[in-house]
Amino acid sequence: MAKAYEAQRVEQRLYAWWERSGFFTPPETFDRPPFVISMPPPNVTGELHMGHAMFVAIEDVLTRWHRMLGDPTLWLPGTDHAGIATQLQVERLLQSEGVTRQQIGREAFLRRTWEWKEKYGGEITRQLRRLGASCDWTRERFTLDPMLSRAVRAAFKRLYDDGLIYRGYRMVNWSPNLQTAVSDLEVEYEERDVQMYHVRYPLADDGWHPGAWGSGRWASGAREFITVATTRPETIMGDTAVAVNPDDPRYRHLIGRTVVLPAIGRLIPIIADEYADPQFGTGAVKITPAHDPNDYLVGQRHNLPMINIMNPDATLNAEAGPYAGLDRFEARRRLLDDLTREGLLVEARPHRMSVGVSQRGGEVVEPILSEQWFVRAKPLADLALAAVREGRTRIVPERFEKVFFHWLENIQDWCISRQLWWGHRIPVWYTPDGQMIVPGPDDPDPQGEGLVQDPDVLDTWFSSALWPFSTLGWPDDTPDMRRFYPTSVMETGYDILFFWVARMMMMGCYLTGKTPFHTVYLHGLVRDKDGRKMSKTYGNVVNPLDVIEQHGADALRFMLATSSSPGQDLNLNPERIEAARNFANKTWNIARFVLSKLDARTPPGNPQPATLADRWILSRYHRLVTDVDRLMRSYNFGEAGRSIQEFLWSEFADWYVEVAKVQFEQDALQESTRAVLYTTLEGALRLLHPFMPFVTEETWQYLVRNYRTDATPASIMIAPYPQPDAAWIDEGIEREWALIQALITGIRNIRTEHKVEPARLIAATIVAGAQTPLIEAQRAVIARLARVANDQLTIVAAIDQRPMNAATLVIGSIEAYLPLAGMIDLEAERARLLKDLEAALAEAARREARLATPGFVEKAPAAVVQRERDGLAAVRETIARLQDRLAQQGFHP
RNA sequence: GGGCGGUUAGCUCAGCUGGUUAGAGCGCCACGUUGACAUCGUGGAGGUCACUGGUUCGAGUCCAGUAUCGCCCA
Repeated sequence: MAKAYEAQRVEQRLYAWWERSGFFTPPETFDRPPFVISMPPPNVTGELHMGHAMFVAIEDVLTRWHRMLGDPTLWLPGTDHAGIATQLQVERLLQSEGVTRQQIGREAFLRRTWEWKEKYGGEITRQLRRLGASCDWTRERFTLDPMLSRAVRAAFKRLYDDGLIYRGYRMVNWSPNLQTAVSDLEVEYEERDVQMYHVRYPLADDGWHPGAWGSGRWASGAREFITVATTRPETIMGDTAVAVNPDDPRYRHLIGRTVVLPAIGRLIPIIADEYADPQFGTGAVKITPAHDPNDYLVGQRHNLPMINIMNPDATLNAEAGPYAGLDRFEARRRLLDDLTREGLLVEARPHRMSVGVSQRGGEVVEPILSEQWFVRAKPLADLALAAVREGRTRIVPERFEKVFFHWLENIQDWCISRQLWWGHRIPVWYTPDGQMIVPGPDDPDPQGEGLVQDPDVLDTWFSSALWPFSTLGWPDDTPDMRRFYPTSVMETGYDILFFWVARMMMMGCYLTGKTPFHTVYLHGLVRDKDGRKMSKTYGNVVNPLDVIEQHGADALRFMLATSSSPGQDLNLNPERIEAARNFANKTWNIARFVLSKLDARTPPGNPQPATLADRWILSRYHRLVTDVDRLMRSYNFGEAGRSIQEFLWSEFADWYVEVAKVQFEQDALQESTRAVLYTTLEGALRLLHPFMPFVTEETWQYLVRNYRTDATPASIMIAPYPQPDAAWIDEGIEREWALIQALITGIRNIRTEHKVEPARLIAATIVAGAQTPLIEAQRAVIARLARVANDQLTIVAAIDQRPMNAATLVIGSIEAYLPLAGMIDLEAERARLLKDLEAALAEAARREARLATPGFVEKAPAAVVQRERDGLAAVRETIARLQDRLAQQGFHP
């Protein structure tokens, strides 16, 4: 074995072997409930980022843990076609060739996109393998696979027939860059400083007719005006009313009058509607029903015409009169110039407002009226709500349930059509007379004179919403559906709770009649060191593959799994990756030591503990198993991982391994020591395996190599996970060992304080009273670990005359004297004893105060009170002995 | 405007059902190449647990409020 763990030489070899051996695939038949996770499918042409590493770290912990628990375990992987993202990539490629998708046409474009997918589609799954993901690649799925496409058709058909999918001319968010509708969720809101313009609209009047627009005399002669406030003057061309509040005395007399729309000259009414807020702007608001969601509602209430003034690319259309053909922002500038010239622009004042921008492109989205397909969300949302309310699905951490409820309770219909080419084409055909034909999943595509299929595709999240069951063969009653559905845990980031989790719940509950998973576990987002979101624009992206190359996948995974708590964001700190790497190396070296002490004859059976240290480490190990079991079951993976690290490093390596070196010097202890080292390490490796699969597998293979029987599993990943066994936990033993540790640490401390060279052996006298047999039994251990010369270590129950010129250590009723011949600095020793005394006195005071607090003795649990009393007795003992010693040496506080 | 989360050592974070002296890693100080490991060891320094009030025998932990940073929703 190499002196240091070299992840690069281990990981890919082991992974290939695991995969080849079929360890990732669940058994064909089983008779206990399986454990199933649907992997959140990454974008098929995407590349690995920390979000992926995060979900792999946690899902693989769950998966490997359950597999080792003996559960039939399926972690089903796959990729998503990611409509917009993938289409954009291919469009960029075409752009470099100097053509557009429109030029090459739909068929050719799709062909190119499939080629792109074939070329780059394997990359992300190769990268997931580098992380060690133990998912079942034999069941890998892609959202555009025939099987999943069939599920999409089946779902669409079912929802359409049930009246839950409809086509409508409604207000949607339009992305001018992408030239497609997007859902409400795909719009983000940004606070921006904009201008609020006050514009005068002249009232129609028999004695006045507008002049030529732009002449500067358009409004000359107009006698009355109403001033509206707007941040979007270019939409004036789509106005079909001006609204005022019915209770606003300033405008009450104008209700029912007519105004002449600037630029266009259209006559539009002044209407009364509560929507107009007297406090906001001028109190009069222009109504553009085709370009604002609120105005749309006003328009519906008042039966106003809805005039669309915009083309799909956000240039203005013929309805915009003089501004037709201009880009929306250019049109705004020109119009403002013209309004100024006509004397209609009263003022422009700065205004802060939130602007909707496209999640993908970042450009300002346009609310427009458009013919789109929608899912009627309310009935589906009610099912998902009920599932969580009734506890059929539990969300971890629980606080996200509130967020989930709030969103679903206020849900709006979901726009599912996208004006894209890459995706599931909407399975609807139109007849020449406008009838719609929606074929079932197994029906052939409708053929016939004049039949045309809807040109749009479905929102990618529509197919993702079916993922937990479409991947298992739904709508058919397949063996996988029967065995693995519903799934167990949906593990993903809280950022897609609405996008994905809620929609899977909605679709799953409706289409399969079952909640698709019993638990939703949401992890936090990985941010950079300073808590900023990782993004290419900031240049703060850390590539997981670079981390793996440098420190190994185990280090990355362990860091991700243990650096945070559920649902909490994680600021990625390179030092923590190194720390995890160091832990992998520590584990490796512990194994190296243990291996060097084993021989082929040592039976790995139940250890027969022969010493206090043996019993102690076994007790601690079983306590760890108990803790890890509890923590894992409550989804506290981070705490579980940290506990295992703490055990291996601070207890097993720092103490037991050092004691073992002493025990090996006694022939009688060799066999038991070997057995304890072996069983404890082997068990700890199994505990750690879900977190650090590679280093544990590699060391475990070395460890079991000489002891294999027919019953030995081929791999640690299919070995049983350690189970709690309270019989091994012994508090008395742990207390006794803690005393030995305190003694050793105390002596080491005195050595350092008195600047004794580490190599030098010293003498010591330990006065141990009733503890003499315990201490005597640990003579060799104390001598070695505290670096006391064995033949100069005196252990007695009592002593007539305490050594002078010796440093003193007091632990409860035990005293230790270190006659550091000639090295004792009396003043330093006095200071040290006084410091110890001070601390002991403070502790005694604290405990006395607590015991004296009214009600404490009566109300606190007996065990707590007893602990206080025992602690007080011990510290009083320490105080007495320290005072004795100080007096004896002529020191007086 | 509504909701949620964070605020604990110089830094990054744990602290599960309230119960000894609040922990880890990194960093810092001192010493150290003893046959597992310098990706290490030994010892040490370092915290009014944001603030105010409350509940309780007992609060970092529960409750209310305040401040501040961040996120989600409208």
